[in-house]
Amino acid sequence: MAKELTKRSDNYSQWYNDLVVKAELAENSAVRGCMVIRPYGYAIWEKMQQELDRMFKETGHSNAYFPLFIPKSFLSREAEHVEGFAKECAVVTHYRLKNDGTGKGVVVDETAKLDEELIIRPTSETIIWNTYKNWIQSYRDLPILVNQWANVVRWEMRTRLFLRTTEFLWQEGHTAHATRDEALEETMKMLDVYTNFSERFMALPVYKGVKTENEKFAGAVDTYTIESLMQDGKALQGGTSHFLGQNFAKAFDVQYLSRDGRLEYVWATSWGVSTRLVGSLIMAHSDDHGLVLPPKLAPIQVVIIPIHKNEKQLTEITEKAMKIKKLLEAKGLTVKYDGSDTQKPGWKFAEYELKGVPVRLAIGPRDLENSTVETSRRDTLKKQVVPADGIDRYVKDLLKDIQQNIYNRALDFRNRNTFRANSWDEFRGVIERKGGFVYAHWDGDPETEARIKDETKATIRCIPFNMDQEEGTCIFSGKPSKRRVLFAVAY
RNA sequence: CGGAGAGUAGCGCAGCCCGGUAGCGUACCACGUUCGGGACGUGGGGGUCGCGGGUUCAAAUCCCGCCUCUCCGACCA
Repeated sequence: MAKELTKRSDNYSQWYNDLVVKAELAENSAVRGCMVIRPYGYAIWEKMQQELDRMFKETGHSNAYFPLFIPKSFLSREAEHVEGFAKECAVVTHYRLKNDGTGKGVVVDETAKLDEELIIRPTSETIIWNTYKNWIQSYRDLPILVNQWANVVRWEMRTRLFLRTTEFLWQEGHTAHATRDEALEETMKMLDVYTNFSERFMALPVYKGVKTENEKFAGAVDTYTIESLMQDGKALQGGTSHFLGQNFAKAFDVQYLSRDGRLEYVWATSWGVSTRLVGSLIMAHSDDHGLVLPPKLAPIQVVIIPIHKNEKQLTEITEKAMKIKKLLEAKGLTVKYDGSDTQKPGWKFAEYELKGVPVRLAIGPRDLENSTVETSRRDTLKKQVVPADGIDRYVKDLLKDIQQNIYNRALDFRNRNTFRANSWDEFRGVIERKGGFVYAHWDGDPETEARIKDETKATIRCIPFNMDQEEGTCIFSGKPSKRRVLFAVAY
């Protein structure tokens, strides 16, 4: 019993913290609020990056890189933008240290003060639009479809591994277009990319919609979002896509000469997902035994464990296992053979379950005799002994089934925890007792939204797409409402 | 950033109130027996007691300051 996990039912957030550390995904560092992402956790992020990057390229985007530092004055060019981010910016004021005089340490050299302070990017709109100004003269220069993989810093008061850290990794797409429609189309296209990624790769169903004025990105005209549900009934924003209108073009004076010779401001979008996705992946699927990873994002998809009594058996089993490993790899699978003699099979079983490896194969003397393999699937923990012949096909199908099964499980959970409330009492009751998503009428007033948040902690996650128009009355104010919006307590 | 708790071997903890040569479990190393769900025996190594200062003959223990983590608030992806 080397690694005891807190049970989800005992303390969900302790379970999450334990799991992140014990599965060796990440740990806290010496710097407050900043995490060390360990190789196994980073491997998951790399898998996410790989798929997303492919999807971005397929939709015509290219990667580029902009500076970590942003001149302080840039931030204040767009009024809402500075308002939203000013409170959480790290600022570089000096560029040199000197000996502190005692010989034991260093202090800031006050003579090396920057003329203009630099902020560490909380997001890159400003530095990018300052650059785009130089890239864009005519409609022939448009569109610009750029993405960057980067780290950003937001000085958060309270942090949690992956979910909210002071520094985090993300991608930010920044596009420039000649027309409003084209920019809007881009905004929606990227929201669809995120939706596909979440549902097909993370096995995590989402609700899509537009953010309210209170919740939208600082500087955007509209923010679109995908929202998913964690096992504790709290919602999590998995990705956002912003229609920026001409806000940044105007702030940085980016105009282009149109086909008919007129100067027009450029239309913009930006969109991003972060390492927070790793946190949502953990919270959505995992159980009291450890991680449950969707096969498509698992760094190791299949682990093979030998069971032997002596050297001779191990040699025979290893030979057999390596053949199977090669077969599986030929099918494009990532396979690890753990023939190390330092741990017992039972220990290995528990360890790879903790790490969420989707499929485990065990091969022992009995299997050699009968030409079989014992298979175990992580999502249900069900074991089955199958013929070694055709194991590659079997495992391939099994992985597919696991991917589908954990999606179905998450979808079922999400659906069972999505409610409709028609009165304030009903709304409060659901939010406080059950959690989950609640569809309810809202009068459209930001003040009402704030009051609801004060009293229940629930926020409007989004105004969902494809909701039928439905006359009703606001659950809080009783004023008329034309449609329901989606509420939840969120991460 | 406010309130509460915590920091002692890789990990989990005791010792602190009442100052006197740092301990337990686990992990680690060696050997042997084991190996189909976190093995057992014997022997062994490992510590600036979060950091800095103070009190004292003597500080893990008492006092002051700081740092980090967890939980609750305010803020946020």
